[in-house]
Amino acid sequence: MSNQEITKILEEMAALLEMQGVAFKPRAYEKAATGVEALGEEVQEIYRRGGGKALEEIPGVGRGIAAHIEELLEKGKLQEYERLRKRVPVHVTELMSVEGVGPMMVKVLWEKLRVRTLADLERAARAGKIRRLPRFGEKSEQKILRGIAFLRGTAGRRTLGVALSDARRLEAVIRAFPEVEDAAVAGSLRRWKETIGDIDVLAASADPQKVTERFLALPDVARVYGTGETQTRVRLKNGMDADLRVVAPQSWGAALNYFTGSKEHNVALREIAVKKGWKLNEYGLFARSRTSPGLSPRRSGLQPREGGKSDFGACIAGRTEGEIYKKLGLRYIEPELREDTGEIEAARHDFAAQNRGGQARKNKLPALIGYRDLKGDLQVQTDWTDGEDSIEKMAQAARDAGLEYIAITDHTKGLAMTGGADEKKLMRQMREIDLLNKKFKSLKFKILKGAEVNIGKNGSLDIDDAMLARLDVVGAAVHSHFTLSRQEQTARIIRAMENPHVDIIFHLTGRIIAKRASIDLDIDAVIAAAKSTGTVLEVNAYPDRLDIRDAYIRKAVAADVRLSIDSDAHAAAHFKLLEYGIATARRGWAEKKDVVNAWPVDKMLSMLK
DNA sequence: GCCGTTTTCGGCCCGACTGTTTTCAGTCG
Repeated sequence: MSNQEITKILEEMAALLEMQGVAFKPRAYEKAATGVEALGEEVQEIYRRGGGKALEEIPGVGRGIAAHIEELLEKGKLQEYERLRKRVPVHVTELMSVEGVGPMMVKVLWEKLRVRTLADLERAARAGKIRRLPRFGEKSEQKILRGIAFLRGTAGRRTLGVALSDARRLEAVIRAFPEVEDAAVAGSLRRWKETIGDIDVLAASADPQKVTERFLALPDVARVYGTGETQTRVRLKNGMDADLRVVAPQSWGAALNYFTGSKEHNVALREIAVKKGWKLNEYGLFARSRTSPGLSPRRSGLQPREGGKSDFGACIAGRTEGEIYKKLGLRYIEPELREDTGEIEAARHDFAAQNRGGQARKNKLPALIGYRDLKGDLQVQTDWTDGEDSIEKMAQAARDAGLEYIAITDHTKGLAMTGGADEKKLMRQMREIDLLNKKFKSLKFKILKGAEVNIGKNGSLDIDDAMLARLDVVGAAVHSHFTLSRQEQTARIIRAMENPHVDIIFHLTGRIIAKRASIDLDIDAVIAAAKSTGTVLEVNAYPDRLDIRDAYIRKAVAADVRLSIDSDAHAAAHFKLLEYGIATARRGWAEKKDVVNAWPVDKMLSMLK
């Protein structure tokens, strides 16, 4: 059973328990689902290695849920889940994917109207049956119909690359509003997550109403889901949803932190605040007043619409994110790390150590590689194969992008469709590179000779060793046989790494986000082989690949395996894609020292085989 | 059901918005 399937069942468990009115358990199951989803490894594998005890190491999974997962893996089903489903035998996930429909609605719809599927829901809504239910009305019914239409249309998350340029444009437009002091893209985009659900933009302004009006008047806005004093949700004409929040400038840092997430990171921060007797929300960090300790504004009956500040004392921090982390006793945590996967513990240790004089420890926050740290690019295609531009033009573009060197890594003959090079063609290309290097010498830019050789079904390469030995940079990659067994794929990759000339494995898992699954690999075995053979693992920056992914990068970094961050450029304009690769490496806790092409060319070359 | 720099028991994040209601439940992020 795959992680995805387990995640779905845990999420359904949460919803089913919620319907029964069970307290706290739903949150526990949701947390466990998030924990499983974020894993860089198959649960099946963890279980095979360490049994039920190892499952408890998964974040959010304790004894109870570990036993459930074990049952799922052993028997393929879960008795407790089947039992709950008998009481409300509906397609929970499907129904809840409709905007505005949650567990309680699903329950009522089942009990009163016998709604089981999306089709049932649509029929009931069209027949006008939903508006007659208690606490439903005509608007709820219309909203459900709109939600279903949306789902049938362009449902699902977009890849990072598709969302980011639109988000940046929107940010610039909003920042230019006269009432706006500052604006920023927040949410999963600011964390550079590989897929994005919607665009979150935050604005600081003393006149939120005016800002909201201007936002709603933008030509990009196709539909308004809802709008209030501080928060507006719309559908854009490009098919994405956007969420604008407007806060006062003194709350900028708190709001930015809150709307950047992740949700799990935020919850953890708030729990730290609570333990210190404070409260953290999107307006700031506040001390609780003595008059109504522990009561939420709503329960205490004090004007709930005043931003929740009414029964709390002075604001301790909020203008910047930095001061909030500091007050909470944490070192500043970069957005890419905010997933509650150990960064908070590390930040606490760092902060404590700083106050003790800063001795070195394990478990500390990484000094992340910076967005300007790359000196070279080790995967570049040209018009010698399937690239658009000449070697010279690519070199010029790389230099313009601030790089000091590139490796030309055109495809080899195994990829006949790209006009892949054989040994002879590679020799010709090497001679041309020699000529061009004379030209570029005065510009302090170097073109390296390389290739993207093809890994065959059994791990063999399509270029002979004598030729590979003459190249500066040899990348090897899988381009076919994507459906071999885990054992075969793993053996194939390891055999390629054992070749003394293979420096880098390009886009290891071969995935195309939202299109093609990764090849089935024993990632730990591959990382161990990379370490023992001195092979570099690429972080392919192409936004549809981001391969290896963040969780694998983190494993590689922990195992002291070197990485390269490459654009896989097929045109001069593609060097700007490197930022996606850097961001993904940062999400994997990579430092400059882990990334070979962040080093000067001579040092980099001396590190390769 | 999970978890631990107050805890192995007793807590568990917080607010905005909507729709249907005269004070709040549900959903969302």
